[in-house]
Order: sequence, then structure tokens, then C-alpha cells
Amino acid sequence: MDIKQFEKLNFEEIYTYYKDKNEARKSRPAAEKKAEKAEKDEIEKPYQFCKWDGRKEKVGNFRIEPPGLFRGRGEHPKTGKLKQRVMPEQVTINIGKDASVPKAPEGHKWKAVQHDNTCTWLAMWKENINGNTKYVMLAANSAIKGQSDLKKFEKARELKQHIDTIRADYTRDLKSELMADRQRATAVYLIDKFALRAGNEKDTENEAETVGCCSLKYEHVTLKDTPDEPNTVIFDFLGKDSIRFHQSFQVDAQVFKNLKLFKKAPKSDGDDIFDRLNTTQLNKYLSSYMKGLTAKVFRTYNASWTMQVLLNKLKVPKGASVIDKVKLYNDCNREVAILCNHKRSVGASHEAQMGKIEDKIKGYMYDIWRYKQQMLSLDPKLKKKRGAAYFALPDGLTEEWILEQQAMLVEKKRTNITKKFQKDNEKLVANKEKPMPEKKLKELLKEADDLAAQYKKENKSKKVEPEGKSPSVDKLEANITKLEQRIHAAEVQAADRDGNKEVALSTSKLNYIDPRLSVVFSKKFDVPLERLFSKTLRDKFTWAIKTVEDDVDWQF
DNA sequence: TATGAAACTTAGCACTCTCTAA
DNA sequence: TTAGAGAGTGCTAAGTTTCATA
Repeated sequence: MDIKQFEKLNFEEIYTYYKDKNEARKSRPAAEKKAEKAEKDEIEKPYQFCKWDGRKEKVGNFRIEPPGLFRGRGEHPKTGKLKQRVMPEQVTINIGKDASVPKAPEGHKWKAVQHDNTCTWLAMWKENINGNTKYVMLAANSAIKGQSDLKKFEKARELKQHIDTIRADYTRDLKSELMADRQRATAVYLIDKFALRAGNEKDTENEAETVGCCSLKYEHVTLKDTPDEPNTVIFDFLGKDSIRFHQSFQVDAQVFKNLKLFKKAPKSDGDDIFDRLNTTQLNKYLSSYMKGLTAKVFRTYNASWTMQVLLNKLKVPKGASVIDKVKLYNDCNREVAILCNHKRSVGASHEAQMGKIEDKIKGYMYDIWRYKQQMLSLDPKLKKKRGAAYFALPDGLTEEWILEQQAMLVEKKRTNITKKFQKDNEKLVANKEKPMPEKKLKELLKEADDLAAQYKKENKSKKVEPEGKSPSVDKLEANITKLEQRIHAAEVQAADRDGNKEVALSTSKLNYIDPRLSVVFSKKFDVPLERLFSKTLRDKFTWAIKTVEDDVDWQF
């Protein structure tokens, strides 16, 4: 049957079927899940490692990609196509000459077996969606990946020796008579200043329409020149993974002029800004300064350099806690992530979570206020000693809010008691004992009623009676200090979370910031490295950790 | 000079694990 | 003790760069 209107299809049944199945799987007893995992691990064990130059090395993606529907990112023309199962007959094995070749599954054979030691992959196949080659390679903690990581950062550091010349040259060439040179100079400026990617040509028929520097189109760049915002360029385009790059920058006057020139009629929507430039030409030019210098190196260089500068000018107060120091480090990390435009989607629950923190803070403030009222009950003279302001209702807490809060607390107590009662009863029944009568529940709920009565009394008399066994002003003050610390922590958390909601720190940490900078920070400020790097990252960056052991003052 | 394949790095998201506050 | 959030990891798509070939 031909499907004419996709939106009229009802997938509800399929959806619930799999959702239920998934939930059933999740809610199995822990022991069962554990046993299943152990079994799976046992099966996979032989495939997780290989021998490389005599060393045992971890293999990264040893599982072949399963069949499924291709999603793709953004508006990909091939979304929804069937990604087929890969058969052994499509897989090429790359292995040492003298090594024993792993057996293909029963009744199958490999496409080919080769012994090429000039590349690093162990197995290879071609996927059917885009015809791209997929590889099985070593894990990030392997020696070979570590070496190439080190090489990458050393290459970026090498750029320090040339950057002044390069900048002077492109500043000069911004005015070049030759259009090609002028475009190239402008492009290098953008790559250097705003960390744009190179921007290779793409096949618009078969790929999502995304761009980088060299492939920027007319409509991606808007020029604005007002007294308030002179020489302003607004970039708005989809970059890698169809992530939007939407930023406004004030640029060099000549760059502004050039972009205006490159956008001049008859160019219009869909036309290349840099019609006389492609990534090959650009990289060829860059490599004349330094062997292996390409557009990509600028991103690494600028990210690591920025991090170094930020960390160097960091003011870490004496006696700062580890949490505070990690926050400062993350703030630097965040600036680099913003430079590289590393984003993540804001989770659906973000707003709600922010509200929750706010409520939590208010709750703490209310508790503090109550403790203070109790102090007053114990020692009325305090009001004069500390001033009325100390005991006043804090900003943001209204009488209404308090009533709501009290009602909520009473209700919470009520549900908790009821829940516990039901649970206890279930246990009794399970043990073949007699359950408690409903009357008992009513008795238990009296606690909640008492609380409600207490609030009512307090609200009327505007006085809070001291709680607990032997209350004292000292004890109450200690409680207040604890709560104040909690408020501080929650406020830091809230600010952190909101500033972080659409910035992904992980990509820059994993790929762009020289890990030696983080190790130096950890040593210099006495922050345990595991607070900055997870186990996987520490394994990936062993080479960096070793370097810094010998040179505590290492600089990028 | 253009084109395509090969080889590798970079990227965000979904899922799982782990820790923490209530 | 447990829910729920955050951290961490696995997955694989999507880039860049290099190299071979026409």
C-alpha cells in the first residue's frame, strides 16, 4: 500500500510495546541484571584487546555496527533509510603477517585479510548509506592514539613560532589587489579569530547542508555598521552536526570592507562568499609557513592558548575549597567551549530543575528564619543586640509563600506516613502476619495534624517555640551556619547550571585543550586530578600526566 | 585541477552507572 | 533506602586532511 500522508500513521502500539518491554527489562531484580551483564562481558572478553608490537592494547569499537534506521543529524536527505547488517564477506581484516587471523563466523569468510602496518585500523567495512568506510581501531588509551594526540598538541604549540608572521601577513593581504589573496587573508582571519572550521565542499544532494569558513554562503553573513555597532558581522549558519553558529562580532574595518565586497551584486542567496578559495588552497598556503599547518591546527592552538591565558590570570583565593577551584577551572573550560561553539540541547527538564533549586534555597531561608525566631523565644534580648533586621523575614519570602510552604510540608508528612504504613503492612502480609488496622494509620497521622496545629499557633502568635531536646542559642546558631552553607552551595549550583545549560564542556576537554594544562592546574592548586579528569580521561592522557611530573611549570 | 577514497579526529546524544540528598 | 540528578561511557555520524588517479 502506498503511504500518502505520513502523519496519519499511528505508531502508538509499536511505541507502547517497546516502551513496556523496556520498562519490564529495567525493573528486573538487580541480581538478574548483574548476571546478564557478567555473561555479556564474558562473551566480549576475547574481543576487547589485541596485541600490538608485543603489547596488550585495548580495542575501541570492537562491535560491528548493527542494522537499523539511519538517523543522521539535522535535515539529512538520507534520514530513515535502512542501514543494512554487515556480513563478514564485507569486512577486511588488517593484522600482523605472522599473527593468527581471527576466524570468520561459522559458514562465512572475510572479504580480505591484509598486513598493512602503515595504517592503524584492525578491521574495515563500507556502510551502505553514504558509502563511507568504517574502521575498528584501538581505544583512546592506547599508545598509538596517545602518540598522535601528543603530536597534535605539539603541532599546535609549534604554531606559536609562526602566528605573529601569519597575522602580520594576513593583515597586509586583507588589502591585496588580487581577489584570491584578499579572500584567503579574510578567511584566515575568521579562522584565527572565531575558531571556524575549514569548511569543505559538500554534496548537497546526499548530505545535510552545513558549512564552515570556506563554504560560507551569502545568507550566512549579515553586515551591520551603525554608530552603536560599527563593523559588526553577524554569522548565522549550521556547522558540523547541524549545530547553529549564531554570533555577532565586531571585526577589523578592512575585514568588514572585504566581506561587503565579497557579497557585492550580482551575488545573492546560495552564492559562495569565498568564490576564489577552497580548503585545499587555504591549507596549501598555510603549510608554506610550517609543515603540517592546516585550518584545523588553528582551532587546537586557539583553544589551548585561550585556556593557558585564562588559567594564568586566574585569581584563586587563599583557602578556596576544592569545589570552588574546580568551578574556576570549569569557568575557563566553558570559555573555550564557547569559542569552539560546542553545544548541547537544553534538557526538557531544565526550567523545572532551576525552579526546584530556587524552591530549595527558599526552603533553607525559611528554616533559618524559624531558627532565628526560636532564638528569640529563648532570649528576647537578642532582638536589641542583633537588630530587628536580623530576625526579619528575608526578601523573597512572603506570608503567602510561608502558608503554602507549611501546607506543603504538612502534606508531605502525611503522604510519607501513609506510604510507610502501607509498606509496613505489605511486609506483614508477606510474612503471613496480621496487618495493622486503619485505626493505626489515623493515630500515626496525628503527627501531621500536630504539625499543622503548631504552624497555626505560630502564625497566630507570631512566635516560634524552640524545638528539640535541649535547645540553646548556640545550637540554633550552628544549625543556621549549616543551612547558610547549603544555600551558598545551592546558589553556586544554580548559577553553574544556568550558565552551562547549552554549552558542552566535554568536547573541548577531550579534543582541544592540551591536557598538560589541566595536570599543571591540578598540581599547582592542589586539586585532585580525578576532579578534572574521569578515569577514561586519565587513561587517555597518561602521556600528559607523565610530562608534567617532570616539569611542574609546563606551559603550552 | 577536480574527484573520490582512505584514514583519521571531532561531535552530540542516549544510555548506564554512581553518588547524594531527602 | 531510594529517587533523581549528574557523571561517565558507548555509539556512530560528520568533519578534516592526505593521497591517488584521471
